[in-house]
Amino acid sequence: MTGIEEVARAAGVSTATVSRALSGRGRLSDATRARVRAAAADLGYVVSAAAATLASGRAENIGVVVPLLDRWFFATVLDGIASQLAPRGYDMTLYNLSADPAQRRVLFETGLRRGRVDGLIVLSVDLTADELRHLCELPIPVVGLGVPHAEIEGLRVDDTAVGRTATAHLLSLGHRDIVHLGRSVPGADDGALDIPTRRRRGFTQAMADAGIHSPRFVEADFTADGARRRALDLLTGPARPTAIFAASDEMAYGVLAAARELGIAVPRELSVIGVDGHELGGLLELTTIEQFPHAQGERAGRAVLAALGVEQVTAPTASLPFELVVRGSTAPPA
Amino acid sequence: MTGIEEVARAAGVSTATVSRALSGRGRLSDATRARVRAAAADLGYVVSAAAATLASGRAENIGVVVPLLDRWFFATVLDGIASQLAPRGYDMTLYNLSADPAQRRVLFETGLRRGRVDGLIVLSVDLTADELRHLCELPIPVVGLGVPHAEIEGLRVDDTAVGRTATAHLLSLGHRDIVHLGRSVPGADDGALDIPTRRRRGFTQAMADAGIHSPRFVEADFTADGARRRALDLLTGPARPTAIFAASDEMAYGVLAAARELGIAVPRELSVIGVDGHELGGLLELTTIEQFPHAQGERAGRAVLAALGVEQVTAPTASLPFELVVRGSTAPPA
DNA sequence: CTGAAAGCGCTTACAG
DNA sequence: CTGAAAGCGCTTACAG
Repeated sequence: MTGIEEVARAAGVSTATVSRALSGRGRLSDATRARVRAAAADLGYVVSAAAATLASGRAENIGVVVPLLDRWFFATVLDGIASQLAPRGYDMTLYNLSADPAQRRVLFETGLRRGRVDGLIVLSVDLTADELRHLCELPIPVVGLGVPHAEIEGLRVDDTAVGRTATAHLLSLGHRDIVHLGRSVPGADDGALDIPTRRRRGFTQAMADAGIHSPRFVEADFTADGARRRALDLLTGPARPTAIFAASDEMAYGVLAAARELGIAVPRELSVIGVDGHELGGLLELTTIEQFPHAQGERAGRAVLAALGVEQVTAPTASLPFELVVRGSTAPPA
Repeated sequence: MTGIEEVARAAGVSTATVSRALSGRGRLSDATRARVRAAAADLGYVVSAAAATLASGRAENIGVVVPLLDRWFFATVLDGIASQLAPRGYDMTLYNLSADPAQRRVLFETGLRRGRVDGLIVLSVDLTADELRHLCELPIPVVGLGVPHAEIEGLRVDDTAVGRTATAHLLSLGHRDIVHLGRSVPGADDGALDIPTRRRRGFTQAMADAGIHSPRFVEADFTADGARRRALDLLTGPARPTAIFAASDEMAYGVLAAARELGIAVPRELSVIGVDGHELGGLLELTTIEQFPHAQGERAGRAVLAALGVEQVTAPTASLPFELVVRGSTAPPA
């Protein structure tokens, strides 16, 4: 490993000048800068991240806390984030939230506090009060994306509106007998409602607006297969609904699979709508609420960079956009 | 930020002892260790990553180079890697390979050489000769996963065998008119054949064994929609095949979609097989070659840790396992 | 525009 | 088992 001294010697300047030439900080004559850079390139010199971080206080690294790594949605958001960081020379280190409470504790109490990152993006994680406190005490900017807690500055889709929009679409087609497949935390107060709960609330609101009170809700996990099993029950049980609003596209796929297994024609005998804009939605003809996860990631990435002063501060963070995409899985009831 | 000095003062020891107590390195009396740890916990002290890295030469961080972040396969591998690193206290920083050659250069010439990571995992990337050289010159262990180049120590599935197995399955059902949908680099010499090319080679071999020479191959990108468009052409063109072997499950989904659009019944009129073991395969009834990407990630993670001496060296790296999973998308030809 | 020097906050031989 | 001190390799006021 060649060090900064060797470069300084080769270029005939001090190490201070090498540092300035390579980082671009501080005034320097063009000639000197060029000479130093040539020497560095020549020697194959690269600044040590650890030394530069220690000396400058800047790690040029952003942490991202994700609840799940292998979900299409999160992977896509990550891609969006990475697309903004890399061109500015920022690395991205991932903190995958484990289910193990002990490992989570270590992460929040130690891992995130080592000064490895200059900023943090937290993706739609359900946080305990303790975890939330640790996040707020971090001496770095923290940007939430889909994080329900008001304490964290964040980007958010209006998920109540998403729920309303999906439901209104089914209602406008003439459906009345609609079941919502999702998850919900009934106890939570308004401020901290998580995403699935907000979607459900939108569903309930839209149904109420149509004069339908206490509409049917079925609890399911957010996997395709979990939803498939619920749908199998639902579609073979009494009072088969004419439409199902699934809280995610992957759940909607499970519903489609169940319908196919049972020989129920979609959309003639059953309408299905999901949420997300999953990449396979077009192929499977699924009507959905697209929410542009890649763009969400880009915005979150730019938001931390802005908080660090690396990037121009963008327009105030209104609600993130979403859009009803009507495809072949919804139609008027038979 | 409380520093190591404060902890030393609080515990009535030197900073050297604090360092030893907190890192677990070097001999120390249990009493002292306990006292120091209590003081540290009390003060909320956490070791600075940059300082520790600079002083020790250990970053406790593993880099992962991925060609694509938003593909299910890679996201799942990443999850597997993370599952091995986190419990050992290692962080994971992601290097998403951009399509932009300039950005790639910066990554290989500078980014990876900053000493930010102690080891590197490289995922099935097609590397230029230059990039390969940079990787080999890195002063840290590099583990490949699906990397075709022999220069990089690596874990690999025998993709020629995968191609043969998929093809043999179709042949054994009685199909003769089989098309392989994939990608291939005809010029490459044997040593550096990439994964898609190996799969194709397996296909060609199996077909030849069945007496079918120069079997039909159609080039497609590795997306569902790209495959769908190819399949649409193929299934409406002359000499419609009775079976299609797609080089990935996502491509196979595209074929299934095309068949559905054209009213071609699967598997009665068309058999379809993919590769990967995609999470939605069960739902869509896709026959496939499962290759356990999560387990692949786990093994790669353990392999770097072993190279760093953090983990016991595991059994010699034989070929990674794969397995034919027969579901509803393949059957004898009509 | 450039340099000498202090300092970032740890770890680790070395000595006892 | 524990401490004093050097050193890891940079960056940045400060001075000129």
